[in-house]
Amino acid sequence: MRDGDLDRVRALPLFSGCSSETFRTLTGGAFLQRFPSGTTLLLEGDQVDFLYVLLDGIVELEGTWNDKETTLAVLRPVSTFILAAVVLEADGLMSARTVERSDILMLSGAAIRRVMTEDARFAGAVAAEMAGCYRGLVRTLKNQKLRGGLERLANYLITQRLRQGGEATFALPHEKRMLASLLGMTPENLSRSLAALADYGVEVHGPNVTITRPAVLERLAKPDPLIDNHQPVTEGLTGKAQRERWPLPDKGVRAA
Amino acid sequence: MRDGDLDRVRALPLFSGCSSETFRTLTGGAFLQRFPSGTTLLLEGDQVDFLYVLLDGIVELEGTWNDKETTLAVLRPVSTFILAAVVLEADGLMSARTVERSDILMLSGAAIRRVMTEDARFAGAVAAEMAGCYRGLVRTLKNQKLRGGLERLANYLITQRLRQGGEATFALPHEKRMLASLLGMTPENLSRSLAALADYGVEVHGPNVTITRPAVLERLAKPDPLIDNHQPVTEGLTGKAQRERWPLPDKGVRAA
DNA sequence: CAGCGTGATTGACATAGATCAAGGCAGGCC
DNA sequence: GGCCTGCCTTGATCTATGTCAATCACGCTG
Repeated sequence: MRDGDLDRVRALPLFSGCSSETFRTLTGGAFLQRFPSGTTLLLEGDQVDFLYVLLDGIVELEGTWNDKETTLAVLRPVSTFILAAVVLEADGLMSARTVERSDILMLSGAAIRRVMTEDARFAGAVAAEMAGCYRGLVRTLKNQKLRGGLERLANYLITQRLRQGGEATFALPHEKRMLASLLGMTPENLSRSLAALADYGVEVHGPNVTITRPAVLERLAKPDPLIDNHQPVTEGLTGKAQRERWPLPDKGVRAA
Repeated sequence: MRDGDLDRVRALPLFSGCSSETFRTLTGGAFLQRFPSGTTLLLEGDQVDFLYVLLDGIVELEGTWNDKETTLAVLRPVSTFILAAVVLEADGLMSARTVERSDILMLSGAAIRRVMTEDARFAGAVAAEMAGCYRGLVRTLKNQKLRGGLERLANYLITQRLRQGGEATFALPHEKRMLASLLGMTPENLSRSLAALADYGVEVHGPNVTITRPAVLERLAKPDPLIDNHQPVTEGLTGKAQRERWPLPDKGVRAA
């Protein structure tokens, strides 16, 4: 493992507060592995023995029932995943699959649980991370239950634009079929919805999207801070918990 | 506050592991309040200053967007709620409303955050509770995205029957309109779906439901342990985390 | 360069679910 | 008892979304 990798893990909010000893215990028995695209890392229902940390590449989390499958999340570096199953020593509720070649660090779940009982700061960080993930899911569920497909798409585009720097033109970060699944619609419907958004100033050329009249699109999308997390992506602000801490409650935690 | 109330709080998995000192700190500044039916305890977007513990009554958690609202959960005693917002010191993402007269204990959020940094066992319990809540939401989201309305209803009935002891006849625990919202459908549609389930051996008389041919209903519902938590309700097993720890990973934690 | 495979698009159609509009049933109240 | 008021139900209709099928566009490979 390269030194830089460990540093990047250390910088995660999940680990940045814990003691050096805790960190050494956790990473001592860990191993870094490179997986090709399309590898299933974990099948839903499997026992979970490791906390995974995505250092490079893309990972999709998906759920299945009755021969149907749906994308629950698409992760980019640096992200941890299946923390909940590790904490509870339970089976995973979703499958994890690499979407492209990925470097993944695997930390012993048993070690994590043990260390949590000894290092209050680490346990607190785990709690905060879980809370952030929880709130992300609450947003997702509200998005799913309260909005129609076109509205979900419109809001997705608005969010993407902000996350990618706010330019009028940006690229969709995944294949459209996966985006469709993430948004809870069929690829056919996503196609049609994208076409329908032409009326609202959205131009699509392959993976590139241009929002020509943001105000018009917003009038359709009605974005809401209680559903959409419009926090811009800042360097080194990768934890799910951090993304929920915005705007910050006036504590000067934000770098000045 | 009656002594018994404190004991019931202490027995929650969230608190059962923490030190007496921690528990005293938390409950010292707490207060117990009785709210009439229909009281809004918390509006989505509000700052959250307290961790709420429902001791008696029923509380509904709901989300709103664009003049539509949806029920995200219905809580019964003894349950904690809005823990995630407390941990992250963030605004609540859902509203909380009493469905009937309820006794609710309110614990200072600041105290909880402080104590988490000192008592690793408590911080660990918070992490476990959040992980349980998270997994509950993953189940809900899969249920919502992968199943149709009729299937959601069928599975709901199967789960209810098990939770209420497994008898063929049981009562729906809420008003039907709320159940509809929880299941992500309109009241009209719930009515029709219940009628449609007659073909699968479901008889409905007001709030009472009888499942005459469980096997037939299951063939429609296709329940799945990765979506439906069929854990029977045991006395004193109230935490969201505990409900996710089932079947237990062979640790003898379960009472013999 | 031709052929192939994958993903995206488009159209025609089927279905699930929402909406609108009437009733019906039960409990509470005067 | 009669009359409300909610809640539930039922029917008719409309809309959104899924499904099936055909075609297209692209990149890759032989």
